[in-house]
Amino acid sequence: MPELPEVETVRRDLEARVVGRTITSCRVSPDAPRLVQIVAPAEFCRELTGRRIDGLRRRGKYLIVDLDDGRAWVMHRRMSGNVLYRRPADPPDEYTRAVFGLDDGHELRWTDLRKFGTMWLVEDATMVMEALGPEPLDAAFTPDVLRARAGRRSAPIKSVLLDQTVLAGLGNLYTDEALHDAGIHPLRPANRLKRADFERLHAGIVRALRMGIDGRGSSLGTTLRDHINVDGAPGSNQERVQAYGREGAPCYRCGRPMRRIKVGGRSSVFCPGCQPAPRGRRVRGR
DNA sequence: AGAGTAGCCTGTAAGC
DNA sequence: TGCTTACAGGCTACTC
Repeated sequence: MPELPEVETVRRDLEARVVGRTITSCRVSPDAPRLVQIVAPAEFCRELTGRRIDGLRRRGKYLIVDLDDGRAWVMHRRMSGNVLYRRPADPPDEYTRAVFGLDDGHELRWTDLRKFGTMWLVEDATMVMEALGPEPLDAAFTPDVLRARAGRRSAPIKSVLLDQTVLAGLGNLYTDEALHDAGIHPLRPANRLKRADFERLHAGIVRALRMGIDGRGSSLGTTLRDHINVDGAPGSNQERVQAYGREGAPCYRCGRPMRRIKVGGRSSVFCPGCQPAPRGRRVRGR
């Protein structure tokens, strides 16, 4: 699923291709009624057409296209949204929900099997992402910052890491990777973690995200790829994932079989050897 | 206020 | 074989 590394990979690829280009056409499929937020697709397209792309940014899992009139075209891929850089004559892409023509003869295709993806055209990108927590790859994100933002919550650390207002950009895959790297059980209440735990967790988060970007994202599924890059090719990070999706397989560190549990309704894979279960709170009576 | 969960959506895989 | 059900998950809206 698209998380920070998958969005960042697409941002970098797009930056190299579309900065300076002008949007010459816009079409949103009627079978994607929730794609465009706030205004009707017709108005969205009218406002977007003719704008030049000045830059590409990312904030958490949001992709931000800065336009020449100062406004921002913001996209969120959610579960299955992808942005493809194609030519009109290229073979059609399945689940294409919107197409944006460019003045270099290419077009951007928005594909989205599950139709959870959303986009906005706003005066200021921060309008749609006010509550987001810090960027995990910024120098300002330190173990102390993580501890200050997460350390008072009683919910399982896994759930807290998925809360985008605590930290921006982690999803189910990289959360499992970070917790495994840090040797922390997903069910441990965040407010029971020690300072040393937050230091290892911080390192695990940064390491997992950097590796994901280095591998051009994680593409899971065989026939159905949830993440593909702008050229339609999958990433390779799925090949070196340590925890996510490895239920029953041996832990790369200690060899014990990985286990899967539900945490906050989300599937979570961990190693019972490397990630010790939280010591049960009071054992009822003596 | 924080924690927990249903619902959005579709294709795949498991179960009967 | 063919149908039904569960599952995947980012995020919002909702309840407790």
